[in-house]
Amino acid sequence: MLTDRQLLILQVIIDDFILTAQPVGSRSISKKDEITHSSATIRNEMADLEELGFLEKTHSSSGRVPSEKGYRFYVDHLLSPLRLSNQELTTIRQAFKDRMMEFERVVQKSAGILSELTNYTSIILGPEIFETKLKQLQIVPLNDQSAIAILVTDTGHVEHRAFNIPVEIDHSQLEKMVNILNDRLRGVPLVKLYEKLQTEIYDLIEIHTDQHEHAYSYLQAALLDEHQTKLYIGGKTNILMQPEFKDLDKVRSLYAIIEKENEMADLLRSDEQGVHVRIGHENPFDAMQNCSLITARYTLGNEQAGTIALLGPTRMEYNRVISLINVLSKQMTETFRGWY
Amino acid sequence: MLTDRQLLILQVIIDDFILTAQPVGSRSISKKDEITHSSATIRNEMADLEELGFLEKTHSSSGRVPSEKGYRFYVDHLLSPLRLSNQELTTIRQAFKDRMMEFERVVQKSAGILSELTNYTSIILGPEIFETKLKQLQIVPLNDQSAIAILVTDTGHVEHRAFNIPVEIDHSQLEKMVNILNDRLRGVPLVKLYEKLQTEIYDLIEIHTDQHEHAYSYLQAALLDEHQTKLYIGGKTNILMQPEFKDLDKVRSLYAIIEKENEMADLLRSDEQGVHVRIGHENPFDAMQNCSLITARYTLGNEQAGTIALLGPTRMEYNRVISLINVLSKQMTETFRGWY
DNA sequence: TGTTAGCACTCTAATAAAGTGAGTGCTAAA
DNA sequence: TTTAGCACTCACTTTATTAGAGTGCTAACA
Repeated sequence: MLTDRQLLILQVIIDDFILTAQPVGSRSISKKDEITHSSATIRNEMADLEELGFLEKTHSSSGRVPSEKGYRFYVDHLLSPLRLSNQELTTIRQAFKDRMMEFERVVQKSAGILSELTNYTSIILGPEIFETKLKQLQIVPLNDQSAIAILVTDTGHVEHRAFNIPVEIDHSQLEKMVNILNDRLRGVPLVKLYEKLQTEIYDLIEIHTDQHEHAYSYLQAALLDEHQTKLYIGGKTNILMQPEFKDLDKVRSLYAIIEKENEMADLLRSDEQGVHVRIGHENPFDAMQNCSLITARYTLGNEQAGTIALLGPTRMEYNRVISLINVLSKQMTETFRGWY
Repeated sequence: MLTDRQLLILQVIIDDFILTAQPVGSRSISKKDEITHSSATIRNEMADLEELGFLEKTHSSSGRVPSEKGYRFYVDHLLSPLRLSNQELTTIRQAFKDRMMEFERVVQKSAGILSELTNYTSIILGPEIFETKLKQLQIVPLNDQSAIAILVTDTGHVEHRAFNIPVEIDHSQLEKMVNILNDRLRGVPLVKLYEKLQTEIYDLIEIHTDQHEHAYSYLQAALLDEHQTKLYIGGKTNILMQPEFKDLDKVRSLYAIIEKENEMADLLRSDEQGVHVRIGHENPFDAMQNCSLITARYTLGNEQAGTIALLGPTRMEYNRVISLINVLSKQMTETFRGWY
């Protein structure tokens, strides 16, 4: 167990390093107001903290740098909840004030705010689209050959896809089919759409239109979009401003990861309620081992949920960032609650 | 006027520099197969070419580097049309083979291909949306308080916006209004929508619904999206791979420009038909003075057009890039022609 | 027994000095 | 007109030197 003095020193060292990105020496610590002891005493304590694995040296005569274990301890035990500044709060309030009604906008804006306020990169995972249910299907003919299928879900999400109209099918038949589909598919989760189409709808179409084979295959093509859960990214270039990423290779490999939407989505999906912090090697990807990832879930009033995350160097302003992400995820949840 | 030998030497020097990014010395040129003269002769010619402003030195005893004037001359007079490799052609063909029907997809994919094949950053300006005409307006009620307005244009572009339904208006009234709007607004260019709403529609609504004031203001909010012309960017991080951008400050300032959508859009909008090359200071922005921008217009069958562009260092593979962008813009035009 | 002053020691980072090599310009001869 | 030859330039690399920040250890002190 650490003594109070050790706790204090560890905290001051990590705070300092987070601010300056420079290894922290005993003398600079001893000069701080909250520290009353001499540099020699600090040196002794630092040696102990290093032995315990909370601090590291970059070389034998350098100052100390927090280890991952140090950060972990800092996050778990040394973080005093921070009141956000007025400026930060108003930025958030302001953004949510003008009643945005689209989910996408809210999320995009949130990602923007988050990266702007923190100078890190924000990543927001949209809610699992495939769980949303079909509200309405519309087909808008553009001309004789093509039409647009528009799909509205109960969350107000809109997907659309253009497709060719087979020449054998005229407008009245198309309309008939759309009516059938709306009758039968309303309320069906998107993920079940295909299945339902296979089992129930085929027969119905067969009865009502003569060109059923043809119509069916075109319908399939029109409806079977990927329904992929979307990733919203803000401040991707903020990574470049962090001194730990002055090496371009690191930047590149980190970008490579971020761009792998599926893997990022899986990573973000995994967490439970509340704010979570993944430090360095706690992240699964090699390129993220100098990074920390802060995540929080938000919900959409119904059972659906998404994740809001912030990616930065392990030397991260945990205090502020955690408060921010906490406030923002709650604000998002709050905003969405009214909708559904 | 330049002699044939000077032309040859200039070409060889620029070709070499584009390949290696290193200042080119007289000896390395004299060793090339196509050059039969000694390094001393080359040196004399190089001195002349420098005096004429086509070449520069980085310092008094360095090899030569093309000046902007040199690149300009190279692009205007020394470029032999290049046959694209089979690999490049198949990449493009492949991408356009699976019949994508949405404009957005085609453009997004094109941006991807272009940046992938060139390792530069591709920027595609969508067609001027506000010139497209309204095809159909739909309103899908989500629940008692909210609905989604969906707007389909004649080009198959879909925009949607959620809005609150005023409590005073019930579904049948809403439906009536939508019918009126569709009758009156079909075929109206998006840019005129607002105007038309002001002048013609207001009276109509007044006649048909009792809650016209209320309904009207909500309609306005629902319909008046920004209709902004979109910018599609591919391979933004490719900039990092160019040796001329190992200085992060340059990268940052370039990113800053690219992210200013409006200014980029204006820049891309300006060009006429055909492939255009802007070298270094021919670009308006400070951050782009080490860059060249290659642009070409594509059209949508009707009168509408957009721009496809490629941004890289002035030391650019002009030959290949120009061919590529040429082929791709034609392919896009070709693809769209069938649609409208 | 905990704290601290003092000192030798270590290692980085900055600066200076010396050497290397690619490249140039000029001259004179072919 | 071309080219061989040579002196010269300048960036880049290597090596040395120094300054400074920091450590660990010891011995004295409260």
